[in-house]
Amino acid sequence: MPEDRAPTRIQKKNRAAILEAALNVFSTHGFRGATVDQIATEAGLSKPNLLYYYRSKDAIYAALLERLLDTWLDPLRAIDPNGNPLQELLSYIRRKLEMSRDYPRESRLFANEIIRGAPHIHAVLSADLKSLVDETAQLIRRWIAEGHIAEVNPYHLIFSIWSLTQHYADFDVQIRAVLGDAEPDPYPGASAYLDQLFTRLLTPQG
Amino acid sequence: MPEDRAPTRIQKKNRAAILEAALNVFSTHGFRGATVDQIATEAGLSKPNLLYYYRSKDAIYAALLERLLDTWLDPLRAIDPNGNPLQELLSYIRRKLEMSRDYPRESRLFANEIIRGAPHIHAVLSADLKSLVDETAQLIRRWIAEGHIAEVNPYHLIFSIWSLTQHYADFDVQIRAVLGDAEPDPYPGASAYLDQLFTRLLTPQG
DNA sequence: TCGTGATTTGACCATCTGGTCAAACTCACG
DNA sequence: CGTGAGTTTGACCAGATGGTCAAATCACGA
Repeated sequence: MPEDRAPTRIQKKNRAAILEAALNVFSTHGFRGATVDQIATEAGLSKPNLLYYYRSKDAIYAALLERLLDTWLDPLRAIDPNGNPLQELLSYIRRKLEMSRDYPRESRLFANEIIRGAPHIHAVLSADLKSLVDETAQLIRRWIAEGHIAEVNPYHLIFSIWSLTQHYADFDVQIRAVLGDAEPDPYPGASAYLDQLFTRLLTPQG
Repeated sequence: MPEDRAPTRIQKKNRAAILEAALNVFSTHGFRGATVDQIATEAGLSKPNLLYYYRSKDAIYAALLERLLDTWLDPLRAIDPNGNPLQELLSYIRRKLEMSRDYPRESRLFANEIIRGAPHIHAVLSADLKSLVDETAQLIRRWIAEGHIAEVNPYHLIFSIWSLTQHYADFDVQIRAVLGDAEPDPYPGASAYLDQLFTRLLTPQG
């Protein structure tokens, strides 16, 4: 398949179908647990046909990760340095929680990759992600210095936001098992709780 | 191998070596990504020899999970209903964070299992874990009613403790990548941050 | 309608993997 | 030191899996 020409209609359709199927399969079985056959079947293609569009299983996985990384970090970039600090952070938290609710497969895919030591995206974490977080940490430091929010470690603040929001996607099964049938949707409670938690943490002390 | 007799010296030694090796391999590669050969080699045995002690790959995994579940939940059981509420909860958080630091492989093993939908321990979650959490939630409700701690959703409080502490084990690579070489040990900062976070959240409002 | 490049597929291959088995070896104990 | 239970292993198997390839089929612009 020519890589240099503009993609044909069929190429667009099939590549999209493959990535969608791959997201399903990789996020539930992990890289190793996923099979090319399974992805091909789910995408409505034969295995050799799938391998016509992506050279190898690795290539599918890499393409998928790359395409999702930006989307995943968009909410962090959307924080407005000139907005109301507490509101900006609370909005960020809400957006991240909504992403856990609406895109749990993406969350689990990343969780999987990172638990395994981030073999495919370690470089991106140490470079792009680090500098993005460094910038945000600087912004938070400024907000603290200006007295808009309470004094907290900005890095651990960011880690805690990631942790608490993604937990609802990654550990969904456990959460539902513990809450039982009486509370089938954990997200309203989660949203209220996280609002309360971060408001109390970040509101400057009297 | 006779299962009914008391285990011999060799059986004890080899079973222990197998579970230790299995913890290593399963926690870094997941169930599917781990191979029996790899576990056997790491345990210093041949593959058929390993399968003499555990019938199958599944059996190793099941034995490992079972042996670890209790240990993993011990800190929750250790909360003293008659202690100082805030201190009991902060101690629980510290213990959980220490477990992430000292037993990251166990944490990742569970994370892996649950991300995949907890196929092997779903029943335990819905039964034993649920009732243990229900009890603790009752205790927290009592503490709130008595005015010892602020009003929070007890279930989401517990989820947040699990999330925040286990995050440091499961996402270790990401955390170290973001913090960079300047701060090689995330745990002191994490400990201080979590203390601050939960103290502010749980201290009753004036 | 034709020709060419894009797409699809059946057949195939090498390797890996979980698991089996009979035979060989080792250990503890009488 | 002999014996039987406990332990170890090399050889092997069947199925799964990632990937290849030549040939067949399809789509579309001239």
